[in-house]
Amino acid sequence: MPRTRVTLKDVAAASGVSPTTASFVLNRVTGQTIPPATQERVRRAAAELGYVPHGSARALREGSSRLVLLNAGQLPVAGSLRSFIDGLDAELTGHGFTLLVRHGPTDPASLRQAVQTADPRAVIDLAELYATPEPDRLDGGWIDGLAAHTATQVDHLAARGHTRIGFAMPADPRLQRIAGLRLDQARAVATAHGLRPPEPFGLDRRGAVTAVAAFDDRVALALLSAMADAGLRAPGDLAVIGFDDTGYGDLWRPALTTVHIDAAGYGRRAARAVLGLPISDVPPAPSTVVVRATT
Amino acid sequence: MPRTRVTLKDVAAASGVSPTTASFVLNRVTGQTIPPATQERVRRAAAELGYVPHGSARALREGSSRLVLLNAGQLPVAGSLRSFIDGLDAELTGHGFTLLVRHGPTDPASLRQAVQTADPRAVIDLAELYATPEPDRLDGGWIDGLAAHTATQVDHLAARGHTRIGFAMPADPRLQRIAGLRLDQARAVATAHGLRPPEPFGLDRRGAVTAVAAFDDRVALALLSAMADAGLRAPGDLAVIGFDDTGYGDLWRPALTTVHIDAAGYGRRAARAVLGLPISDVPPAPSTVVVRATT
DNA sequence: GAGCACTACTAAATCGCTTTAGTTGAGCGG
DNA sequence: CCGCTCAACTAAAGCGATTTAGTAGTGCTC
Repeated sequence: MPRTRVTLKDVAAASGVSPTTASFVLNRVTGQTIPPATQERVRRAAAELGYVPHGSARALREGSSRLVLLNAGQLPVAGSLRSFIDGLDAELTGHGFTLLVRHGPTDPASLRQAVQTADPRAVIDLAELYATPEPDRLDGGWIDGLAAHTATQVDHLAARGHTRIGFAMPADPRLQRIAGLRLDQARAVATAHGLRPPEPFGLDRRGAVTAVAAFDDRVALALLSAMADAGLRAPGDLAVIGFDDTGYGDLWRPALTTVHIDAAGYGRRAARAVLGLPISDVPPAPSTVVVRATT
Repeated sequence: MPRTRVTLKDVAAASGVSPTTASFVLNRVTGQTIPPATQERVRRAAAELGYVPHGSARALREGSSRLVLLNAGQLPVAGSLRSFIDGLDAELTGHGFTLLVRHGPTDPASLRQAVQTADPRAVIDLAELYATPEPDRLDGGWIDGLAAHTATQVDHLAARGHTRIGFAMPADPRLQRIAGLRLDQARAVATAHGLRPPEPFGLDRRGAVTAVAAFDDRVALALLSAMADAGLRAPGDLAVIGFDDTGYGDLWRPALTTVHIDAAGYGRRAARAVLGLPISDVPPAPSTVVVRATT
């Protein structure tokens, strides 16, 4: 089978109009007067032939494709990144765009190659954002929102009566920048509560604090297992709260208390920002504490 | 800033040749005699102007782009999928192609839209593959390889002296097909060992078996926590082995024994299959048991 | 019955690249 | 010095869409 492409020209020929008219009909171009009968004919032909516009041709003509590229680097797709992606995808799809994600090396040359061959309308660079967090990027307020979620985390500990709080940092060097940001946020929140600002926590420094806020669930879980090895148990010996509910926390015993972030709203906002639409229509959902057994 | 695109024409003009020649040089077209001096001039100009070929234009002309699309549906990117993607990406990059991943709804219409706007050279549909596993798809032998990895898992239990083995299934309905395949494979392996074929395991059916092979680490961890709630401990009361080392298993106590699958080889093979290259050059790595504390 | 507005269309340019089918001129054997 | 080959290039077509700048034709007014 030659498996040949159905083009606009084919649709035009089949419905007895010019490609111009067919294009007008299929794209619902305003300011054109085309009688319903003709429109119907064109649409029918397109459906019957199974016409789908050729993305590359359209992209070439329009100057850029209807793709949006999310650079995720090595980040695992789970927890809030999953919902971020889902929100992004849903909103983009609703506007005729398509989300594609690049997982791979984080060097700039490699990203450039991806951008050059996919020719996307926009690029949301999460990997870069995590490496050097800055506000005002195309992330729908995701990085900015982190402050509120960190507050959710620390507030919970404070409400439980803890006054000396530590912050457990990740080991991965690529996460140091964003972890530093989170630590600063935790400090600001603690200070606002009149508490001593948290220090990076190590099990050896136990005794200095009664509770630990972790960078994420993975770090919290690692802490929990180190505690178990040392014969310590949460929350009696040390309260522990995770961050970014990955779905693994409730498999542990004691089950991990964590902060659930509904990032779908941020994803939608990022999509709207990218498309130049007003962002205020979609308020991001507040984060919530999933109270389990470790606090 | 007008941020205007640098085209081949610009490069040609800057180096005093026609676009044709510039194209020949930059694409290393064979059968053309172009003196080194000219080649040098063109390449220099391209570098200086920061020329990158326009992916859409090239795709339009060549009939398809240099993209390969991996449809991952809702699958979490962790464990072997992570290494599968890394291998795929590395091999494709080496041949001038780019891997992009679609995470999103699994309905066919949605995938079709992505394919139509990205116009990829090939599509590797992992979501479909998991829903209806079949050999001979563009997965580099990934689904076929599962049999060997399942054998690794069951062999370990048999070598430990277990003769009555259960198989823990996932709850997610989307995983039933692939889980059924895994169960069948486990049965074949057990039978080959002269053991009774495993049945789907539930904690209520404890006593019937002394060991459980889990569909994946997540299922294994869920089992471990259910056991802990019931006052049971692995491996004493029941031995448990996971599958597809997610990196969470060693945070549990007792730490989860699991099967580590180096899927990078499968990724590379999938890439080569897609590009029409011989697949035999890259043998997939055998899976290994990560022996921890639950067996 | 000229002028105008409006409907219902269409021809052709254009996006940036690759590639086929050349052209021009030098070198050389006879 | 004719004819040939070969090096060193280039003109132009064409991929499939969108969009600008039209063109016929009809109906209506003044």
